[in-house]
Amino acid sequence: MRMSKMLFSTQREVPSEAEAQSHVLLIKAGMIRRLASGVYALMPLGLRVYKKIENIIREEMDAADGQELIMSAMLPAEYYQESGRWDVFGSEMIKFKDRNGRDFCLGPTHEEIFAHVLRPELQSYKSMPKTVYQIQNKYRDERRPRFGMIRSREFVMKDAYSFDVDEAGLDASYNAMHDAYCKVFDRCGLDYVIVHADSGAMGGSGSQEFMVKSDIGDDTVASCSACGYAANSELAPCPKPKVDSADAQPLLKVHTPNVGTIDDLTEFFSCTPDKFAKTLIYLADGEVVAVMVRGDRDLNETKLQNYLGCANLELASAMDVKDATNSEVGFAGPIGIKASKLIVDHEVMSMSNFIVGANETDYHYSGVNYGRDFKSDEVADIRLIEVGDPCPQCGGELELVTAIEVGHIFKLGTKYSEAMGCTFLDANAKEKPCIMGSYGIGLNRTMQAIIEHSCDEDGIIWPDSVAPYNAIVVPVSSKNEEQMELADQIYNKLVAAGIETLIDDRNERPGVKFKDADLIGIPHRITVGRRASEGVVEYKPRDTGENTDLTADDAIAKVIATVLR
RNA sequence: CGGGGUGUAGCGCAGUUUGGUAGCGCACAUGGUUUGGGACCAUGGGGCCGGAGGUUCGAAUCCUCUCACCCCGACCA
Repeated sequence: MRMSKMLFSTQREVPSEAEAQSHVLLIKAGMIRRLASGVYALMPLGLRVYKKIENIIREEMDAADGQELIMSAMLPAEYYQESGRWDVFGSEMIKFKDRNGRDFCLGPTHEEIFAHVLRPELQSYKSMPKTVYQIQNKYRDERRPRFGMIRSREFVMKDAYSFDVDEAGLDASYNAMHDAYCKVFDRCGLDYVIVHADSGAMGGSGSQEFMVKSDIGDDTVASCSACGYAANSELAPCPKPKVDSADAQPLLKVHTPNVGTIDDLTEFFSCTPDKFAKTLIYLADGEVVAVMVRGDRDLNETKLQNYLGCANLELASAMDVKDATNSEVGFAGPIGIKASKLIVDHEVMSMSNFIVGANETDYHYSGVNYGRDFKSDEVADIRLIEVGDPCPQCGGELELVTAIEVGHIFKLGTKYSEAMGCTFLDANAKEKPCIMGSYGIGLNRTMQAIIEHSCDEDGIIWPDSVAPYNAIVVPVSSKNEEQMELADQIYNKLVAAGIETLIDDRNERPGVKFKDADLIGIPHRITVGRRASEGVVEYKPRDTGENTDLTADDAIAKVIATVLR
């Protein structure tokens, strides 16, 4: 491509809309444009990168016997109503009516639709296993879109679905996808970790996420360098602590006027927050439940939700808290609480002589002991893992880092096939639901995640596998005929060899050309300058930046050898 | 959804306190001088100052209401 003819423009100033480095670079390089919050246009250069990623995914999915098809993004409500997710997604789903008043949505994920469409295709066990996939736009009206394409409201997802006759089949399909994902992300040049994940609202029995460590990630990964354990922090189990065997003190009701928060309490009792147990009031599918964790811990809502098996979990309103505790907010405790359930984190059982709210405004109990002063049948691991907690696998030291989820694979089981009536007849002519798996990769997010780990102060450093063009030929002066002629020759030879190549034939100063080439991240640069008359050019790879003088033919050979490696 | 902030040319910003002809830099156009890491000079085009109401002789500026966007948190297959 001749750059004089290309639609592209780079920006010198940092756009105010962007905060994250990868987002800033995408905008400065002119690869994306924002149309609305969380809605982006891909400009020609950006689209080329996106297409590279798409093709890598397509190749690996096909290699794993996946078959591509495409569903509509506009979908009638009934399928999601059948599975119940029309309501579960709530306002995150973009809903609208057609001219006849029939409900539609823009698909946020397609388990229901695939189960529905595949139903007539999978009537016999002989027709399985099958894995199908699509690469298609998804729509989620996120409350807070963030960091450009890391969390956007419209994005492209490769979503695959497997259908098997039994668990062993599912395991095989799942493992095939797992391996294919590794190949995809390896080829994209991503440094990723695979972690145990929550299967959450998707239902199902097992799940792993492909994570790219980054400050702008929304997830936290707990990992252990000693044994290689890695899990999403929302899933990582917390250790069952040893029982504190201090002598039991008497239960004491203490007047604590206006002392409602943990900070207030530590000051009032002049002790550390681990001497308290806090009681939180939640609404689980509308039912009031009380939850206890140690004062310095955070509740893990994912664990709690999984424990309760509820669809909706939210902190109760101040009014509900007052109802449950007969007091102002800040004095909730286990003794005499009005809740349908009291769920106690297993760490609380091991504490002794601790402090809790008294369910009476301006009063707390001290000297509280589990078993003597209150009891619950529901003791579980429901707190968030923290730095300092031991590795659940080997007891070693855990590290917590934020990460971007670029891929997620699920063993779904029969949740959606049952809901959608996606059944088959087995060898005994018995009707059974298909066993499903679902597998997603966020393409735009992957594209941006690559930049997070591959850029410098000058711009993006694309790996060859996804670069919009692999090589750029830069004649230092476009008015110098000798330079232009040699540059043209090199360009033509590279193109003939199948290398996607740019030639910067713009009438710009060399500084501008170099800056642009670096910013848009072309992996290989050949500069035609001073020594053009001798047939000597410079070869400079974007990643190391090492400049080498070579003859034109050697430079061409070098680029071809590296790119087609 | 809570907290904080911002809307003025394609991009980045000043001007708003104290109402009085809408500015600067980048980008863009033309001419000239330049040409190995974002050149310089000159000239020029481009604005419903986010929108709607109001106050006023007069509003980017003051008041009311809205909308949009960003950041932190909460939430999220």
